[in-house]
Order: sequence, then C-alpha cells, then structure tokens
Amino acid sequence: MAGRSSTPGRSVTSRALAILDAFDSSAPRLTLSEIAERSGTPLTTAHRLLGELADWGALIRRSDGRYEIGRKLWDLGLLAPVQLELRQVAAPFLQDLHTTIRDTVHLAVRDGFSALYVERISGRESVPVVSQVGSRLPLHATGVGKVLLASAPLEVVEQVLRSLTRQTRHTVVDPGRMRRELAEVRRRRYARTSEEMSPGAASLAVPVQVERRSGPVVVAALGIVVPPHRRDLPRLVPVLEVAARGIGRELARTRDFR
Amino acid sequence: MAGRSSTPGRSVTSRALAILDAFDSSAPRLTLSEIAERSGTPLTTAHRLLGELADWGALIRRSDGRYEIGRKLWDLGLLAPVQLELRQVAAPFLQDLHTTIRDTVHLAVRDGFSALYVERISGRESVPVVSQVGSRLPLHATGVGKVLLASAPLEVVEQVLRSLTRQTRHTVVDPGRMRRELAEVRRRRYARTSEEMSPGAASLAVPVQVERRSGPVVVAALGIVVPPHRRDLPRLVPVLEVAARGIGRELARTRDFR
DNA sequence: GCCCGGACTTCCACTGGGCGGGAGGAGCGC
DNA sequence: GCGCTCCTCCCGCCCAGTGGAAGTCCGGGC
Repeated sequence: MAGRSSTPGRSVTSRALAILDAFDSSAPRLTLSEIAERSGTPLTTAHRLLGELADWGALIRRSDGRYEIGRKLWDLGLLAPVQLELRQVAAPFLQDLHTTIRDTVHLAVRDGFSALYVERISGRESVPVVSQVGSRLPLHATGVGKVLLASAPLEVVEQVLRSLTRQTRHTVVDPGRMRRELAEVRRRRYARTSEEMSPGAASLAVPVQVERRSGPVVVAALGIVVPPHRRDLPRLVPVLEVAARGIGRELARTRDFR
Repeated sequence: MAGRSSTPGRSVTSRALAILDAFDSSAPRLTLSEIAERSGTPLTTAHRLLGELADWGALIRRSDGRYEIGRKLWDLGLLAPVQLELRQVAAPFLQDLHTTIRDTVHLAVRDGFSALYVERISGRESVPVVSQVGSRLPLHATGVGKVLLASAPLEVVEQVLRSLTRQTRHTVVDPGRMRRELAEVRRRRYARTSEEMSPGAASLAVPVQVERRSGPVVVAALGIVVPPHRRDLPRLVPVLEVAARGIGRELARTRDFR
C-alpha cells in the first residue's frame, strides 16, 4: 500500500516518456529492470507502462524478454521534418553524387552544438567512416560541421570555440585559428578537414542554402569523406556545389513556405 | 467541475499515444483541434498532453501553431530493429546493386498483410515509383510482395487470397492463379510483376534469407523496378541473388542470435 | 474601426486511474 | 535443493488528470 512517495509532481506522460528515453544507440535493447533503473522509475510502474507502450506498438517485447523500439515509432519518426522535408528531397542528389565521385557522401544539419547526420551513402569499399545516420559529431572537427558552424548564430560559435575538444592530433583546438578557418569557409563557401576527426579520413563540404525573403539561409551541409592523400579535393568543390544547389532549389519548391 | 464523462477506462498513456497516432503520412502536420478530433480526445486534454509531448521533444510546435513529429522521435525510430538490424546492414548491398543495374532498388519486409518498404534507392531518372521508405503496399501486386507472400504463414496467404484488390488492369485478382504464381515463386526463387501495381512499371524480386537452426527463414525481399518493355529481366536474377545472399550472410553475423 | 466566429489558452473542483510496496512465481547457476 | 535475480500480480490510498466553462487572441468581412 502506501501511496506515492518518490518524485511527486511527475506526470504520467513524463514517466512514459522517461521510459522511452532509456533507449539510445548504445542501448537499443533493454530488460525491464534496466529500463526501470535507467529511467528512474520504480520497477512496478515501469512494468505497467511498458505493457501499455508495447500494446500500442511503441515498443516490442522480444521472446527473450527484452524490449526494443517498435515499428510504430519507426513509422512516426519517418514523419519528422528532417526526414520528410530534407532527407527525402536530398536523397536522389546524394545518390547521383555518390555515383559520380564514388566516395562516402553525407548530409548533415546542425542540432544544437553538434552536426546531426541525416543521410549517408557509401559503397562497401570506401574509407571507414565514423558517422551513421542519426549520429552526432562535433561541429569543429568535420567538414560538414565547419560549414554548419560558419553559418551558425554568434552565441553558438562562441560556445563551440570555448570547447574545442581534441579528437586526433590534427584537430584544430586553438580558438583563434578556428575563427580564421570559419571566416575562410564563409569566403570560399566550402570547408575542408584532414584527419581532424579520425585518422585516415579527410573531408570536403559545402552549404545547402534555401532562398528566403530575408536572403539565403543555410539549412544543411553536404560533404564527402575521402582518403587524406587525395590532392585533387578542390576540383570536387564544383561537383558538390551543383548537387547542393539542386537540393536547395528542390527544398524551396517543396517546403511549405515558412 | 463535472468529472470525466467520456470514455472512462482510458489510461493517460493510451491518450497520449492516441495523440501520436493522429499523425500519419497523409497528415504529418496538424493543428491542435485537428489532433483533438482525429484522436478522439477532448480539446483541453489534447492541449495539455501536446504541451507535455512538445516539451519532451516528441513533437515540435511550428511558428504557425501546427505540430510536427520532433527529432527525438526520429532518433528513437532509428533504433528500431528494421533500421538497426536490417536497413543498416543491407544499405551498402543495395547501393552496389543500384550502381550496377541503375534501376530503382527496394528492400521490403512483411508487416501483417502488407509489404513494408524499408529502403529504396533510385537515381533521379528512373521509372516513377509509388513506394517510399516507410510506405506499405499490397502483397499481391508487387514483386517484393509476392516473394514475401510466398513464404508467409498459411493463414496470411489465405487472408490475402480472399482480398485481391485490383490496382491496374494487369493485377492478378484470381485466387487460383495467384496460388499457382506463389508456387512458381517458391520453385524459381524469384517473383515478377508487370504493371500489376502501377502502369509503366515492372518488377523483379528475390528473397533474403537467414539460416536458422530450423532451416532458412525469409526475412525480407529485395527487388528492382524497371520499365515493362525490358525483356532481359531473368538475366538480372543472379545479380539480385548475389546481393540477397550477401545481405543474408551479413544479417546472420550481425543479428543478435534469435 | 468594429463586430463576429473560430481556434487556442487558462482556470479549477471533482474523482477514478495511477501508484508502488510487497508477496509470489519463474528461471538459472552452483 | 537452495539461493539469487528478474519478472508478474495484487490492491487500497490519494493526488494527478480531467474537461466544461470562461477568457483571450487573431483575422477577415463589412
């Protein structure tokens, strides 16, 4: 018996959502007790809520008792604007780009202080690449990141400059130098990196812009990852630009104005 | 005043989920009152729950007041097994396949009585195609559908045979004929269609199998869509088979046994 | 400018759905 | 068999959730 005692004021909904929050890419399959612990929910409560979520199809219970994200959430996720408005539109362009240059191709947006990878195309032979669709990488150490950072609001830039974490020995961690690089990116309209995120990988990226009444807005970054010894990178800039412009134009057409 | 009166016995969680259910591909952006109506929730209740869902990031509220699916649900959806265990693994193979044959390439699984499209790759020039990632099409009118149906449990086959809806004038709607076609698919290990789903498109598909203790299990179907006048389709079967086998082998390695 | 209608937001008293400790069961390793 | 962990079920208390009503905001017609 005894009524509630812990965390008063937590709504039912927030508890249910906390349970969903227990899942992340490092833990996509969880047992009841793991979920209860990770979400800070009493075991019994977690059990009941999990039952409801599983009935609806948000989660599925595997035969070994562990829970996974269900198809219904997968479906819903596909309705998010990143998918519906950006990824869908951009995919064929990335496709063509990949066919042409045969390296790994990326599309990313800025999500707070990270680059969020929205799409990635790579054959089975290309350079090993860290990013996956849905993963987040630092803005200062990747090509797409630098492009996104170069067009981010001042306060974001300042915050990022204050925390330039070293990823490899080539990572730019000096705020002054990064500031100059960003200016360079704005001027040249593309960014490069060489082994700044992971050894053995260089990258090249350009902005994807949409025209608004107030002028062009950078909505995403398009990038490629190549082996660092490739010396002809700048030659690829126009190829990326053509694709980026295509995406931008298509976005302007598709996107429900505003 | 006055307590609840409508639908007693509905849990809070089920109401919140009903609200998410209001969103689908034909209605990915909704106003408060639309959501209230579509979910059968009183306006006020919908309003409160939407607030909670938006705070958490399941939904986002646009500046025009309408709600959309938020990034957090997109993220969660990426953790679903279809994505993590199937799509991720299969993508490079589809990629290679597309590069080789240059037509639209598909990967689908059976979801109840439909084929659920998990991945699609097409350049910008190929045949116009109905399917999109996340969309569902009938099992009896598509190549991947027939492959999936051919290996489905008996009761699924019977149910589908009872409701062969006509999509075009070439759709097979005779249960007897479909039954023979399925036997043929099982024997030959591939399926064909020609303008049975949409005019101007033919398709070819093969099963993707994973070896289990109990023998091989069909977990997905791999297909291509081509113009109907192409007469060399059977020549492409081995190409599809190689890719399908590659996916199957990789799945067996990756997939957490069971 | 004014009025009207529709869509959204805030308020608040009542009450039944949610809560979670505890008991009991299932499965497993030793 | 025994102890351990993990899961499921039970049940009475009580506060979070509920939703009608009233208030506010906005845009468009006249």
